[in-house]
Amino acid sequence: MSTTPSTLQQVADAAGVSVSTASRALAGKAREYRISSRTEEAVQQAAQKLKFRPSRTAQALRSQKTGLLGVVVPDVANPFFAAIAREVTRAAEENGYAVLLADTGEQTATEQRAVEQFLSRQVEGLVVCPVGQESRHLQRAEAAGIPLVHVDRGFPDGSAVTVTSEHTRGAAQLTRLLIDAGHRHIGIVQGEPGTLPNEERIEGVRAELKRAGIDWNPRQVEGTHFSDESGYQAAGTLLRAGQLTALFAFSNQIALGCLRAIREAGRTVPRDLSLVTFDDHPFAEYVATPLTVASQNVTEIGRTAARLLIDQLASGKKPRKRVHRIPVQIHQRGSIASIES
Amino acid sequence: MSTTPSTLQQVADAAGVSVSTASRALAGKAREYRISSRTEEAVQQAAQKLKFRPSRTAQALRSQKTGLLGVVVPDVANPFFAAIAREVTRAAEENGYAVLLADTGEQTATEQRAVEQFLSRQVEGLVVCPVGQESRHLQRAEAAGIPLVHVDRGFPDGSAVTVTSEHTRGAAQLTRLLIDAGHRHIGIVQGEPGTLPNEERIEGVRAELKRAGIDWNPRQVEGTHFSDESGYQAAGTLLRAGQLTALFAFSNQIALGCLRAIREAGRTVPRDLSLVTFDDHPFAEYVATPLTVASQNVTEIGRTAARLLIDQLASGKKPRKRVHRIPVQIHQRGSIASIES
DNA sequence: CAACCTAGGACAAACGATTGTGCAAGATGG
DNA sequence: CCATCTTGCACAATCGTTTGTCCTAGGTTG
Repeated sequence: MSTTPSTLQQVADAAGVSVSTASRALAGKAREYRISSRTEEAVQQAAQKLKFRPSRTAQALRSQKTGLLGVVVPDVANPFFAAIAREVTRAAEENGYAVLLADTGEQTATEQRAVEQFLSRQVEGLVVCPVGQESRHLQRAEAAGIPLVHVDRGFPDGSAVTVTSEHTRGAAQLTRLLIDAGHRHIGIVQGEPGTLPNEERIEGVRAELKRAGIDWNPRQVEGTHFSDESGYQAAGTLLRAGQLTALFAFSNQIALGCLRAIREAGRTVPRDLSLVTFDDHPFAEYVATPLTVASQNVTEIGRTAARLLIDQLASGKKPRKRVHRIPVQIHQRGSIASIES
Repeated sequence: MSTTPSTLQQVADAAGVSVSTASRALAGKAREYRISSRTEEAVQQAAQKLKFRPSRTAQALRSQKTGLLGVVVPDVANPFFAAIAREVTRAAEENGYAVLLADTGEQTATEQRAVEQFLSRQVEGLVVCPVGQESRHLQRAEAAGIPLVHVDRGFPDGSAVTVTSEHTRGAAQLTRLLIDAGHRHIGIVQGEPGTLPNEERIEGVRAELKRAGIDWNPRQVEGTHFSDESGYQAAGTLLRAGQLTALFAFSNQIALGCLRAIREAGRTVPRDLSLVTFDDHPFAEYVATPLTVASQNVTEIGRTAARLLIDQLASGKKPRKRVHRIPVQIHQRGSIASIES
C-alpha cells in the first residue's frame, strides 16, 4: 500500500480552511494570526486523522534551511571515526538536525565528491575528518559560507576550525616513559607523513629524545598510512633493521599491525620488545601484555566538534579559537620493560 | 563571504535563455528538445562561470525523489553496526544515494523519533538495526511504502526483509567445540532476551547440548543486554554460582565484560575456564589467550542489506526471500581447554 | 502563393510548504 | 447612524527545479 503522504492542502480541505490557516494553526501561531481556537482544533484533528507529516523538503526549499549536517570520515568502521560520527550524530539529534554521513574510504577523490554532494544538498554545516593534504574542496565549502569543522587533521594554511588532540604532548609523554625505562633505541611506526597528527607526534618524540640527549635518526621512522597493513610492513622493516628495544605505534590500527609483525618475528612484549601506542582500545587491556597507550579522548573530540559547529550555526559567528586541542590520557599497562641503560 | 549559491534562473539570464531551456541544456536533453548546440554551450559556459550547483532540495520537491537512504543503528561506535553503516554508505554512494545516519543509543524512543524524522525527510529506503522488540514505528514506514530492510534483529511477525547471521548454526558449532573438548557445564552470557539473535543462539546451544545428552539448565543463562556491562555482571554471577568449566559470550561487547569478570575472579583463560564468543574482533587474536569465536560476516551482511534495499528501489518489487542468513565462520584460536569428562 | 513543417525556445504549471497582505463581517465608539 | 476597529481567515507570492505545451519565424512543398 504505497500511501501517498498527505499534504497540507488535504488537511486544509478536510478542516475546511485555507492552507495558510492550516499552516499557522499547526505551527502554533494561532494566537499570533488570530485563528479561532475552534478552527485551530479542527485543523489539528484533521492533521491527526490524515496522519499529516510535513514535508521537510518543501519546508527546506521555502525556508532555505535544510536542518542537515554533513559528517565526512575516512572509515566509519575505524573506532576513532566511529566515535566522532556518534557524538556528532547525537548532538545533532538533540538540536534538531539530521546527519548525512559519508565514508570516503580514505580516498581524496571520494571525499571531494562527498563534500560536493553535501553542498548540493545544502547542508548547514560540515564536520570533516580529511583524508589527505588536499583541501581545495573544503575551502570551497567555506567560500559557500558553510560552517566547517575539521577533526583530527587540520591544515596549516586553512582558516577552518579544527579539533584535535594534544599530539605533541601525548607523544612526548609516551616517549618519556620509554626513556625513563632505559630505552635508547626506539622505532617509530608512523601514520601518513605530512598530516598534522603525524607531524606533531613526530615532533613530540623528537623533542623528548633531544631533551634526553638521544640522537635522532630518520631511519628509525617507518610507515606510510594509519592502517594495520602499513603498521605491519613498517614494524617488520624496523625489526629486521635490528637493535631496537621499543616500538612506538602511532595509532590503534598500526598497533595491530605491529603486534602481528612482532609475533611473526618471534618476539614477545615486553620481554623482547616494549610497545607503546597512540589511541586506546577496549581490548588493549586484555592483550597478552596489556598495552601502555596515549588515549585520545574521542568522545570529547566529537562533542567539541559538534558543539563548535552548532554554536556557529546558532550564532552565525566563528569561534575565537581556531584550533582546539583535547588532552590525551596516558594509561600505563605494562608493555614497557625496564632495561639496563 | 557568504555567497548565495547561484540559481538556474541566474544561469539562464547569463546565457540569455529561459530557465526551461537552461534546465534541459544542463540535463543533457538538448537533442531531445531541439536546443541548438550553440545555445547548449552558452548555457554550460554560464553554469561554469557562475559555479552553478543545482539545489537537490528543489529537485527533490519537484521530482519527489530525494535520493536519500536512512540508516538507523543502536550505536555506531559498536564495530558491528559501524561495519553495517559503512557498507550501506558505500553502496549508497555508488548508486547515487546519500545516507542519513541516526544513532539511537539503544533507545526505542530515540529510534522511533529517528524513523519519524526520516520519513518526514522522505527517505526512499531504510536500513534499520532495531533496538528492541517494538516494531510499530517500522510498520508505519512500510505502510508509507518505504522499502525497509532489517539488519541483525528481525521481528517474527513483521513482513520486512531481514538480513542476519546463521545464529543457530554458529552457536551450535561453538557449543560443539566445547562439548568435544569435554565441557559439560557451560555458562551462557546472553544478550537481550527476546531478540532474534539471542533466541536463535540460545536455540543453537540447547539443540547441541541435547544432541550430546547434556541437561539444559535455565540457571546457566545470565545477561540482559548486548553490552560489556551486562556481560560483566552476568559473567560474575555465573562464576560465583560455581562449577562451570566454560563461558559462552553472546557478543563482542559481552566478551569484553566476561574478560574483566574472569580476571577479577582471578581465573585464567583457558587454564581455569574456557571462553568462546560470537563476533570476531581485530584484537581477539592478540588477547592473552586468543579467542575462539564465531565470526559474523558483517561486511557481507551490510552489503546484502544495501543490495536488497537498492534492488528494491530499482525494481519496485520486494525480494522473494524475506529472511537472508549469512553464514558465520568459526575461528579456533585456543581459548578452549580440553578437560577430562 | 497558400498551406504546412520544422527548428528553437519561451511560458507556465506543478512539487509542498511559509508568510506578507488584503478583505469581509461583526463589534465598538462618537 | 456612520466611521473605525477587531476578528478571522483567504489570496497569492515565493523557494529552485522539471516538464508539458504553445508560439514564432523561416523553410518546404504542391
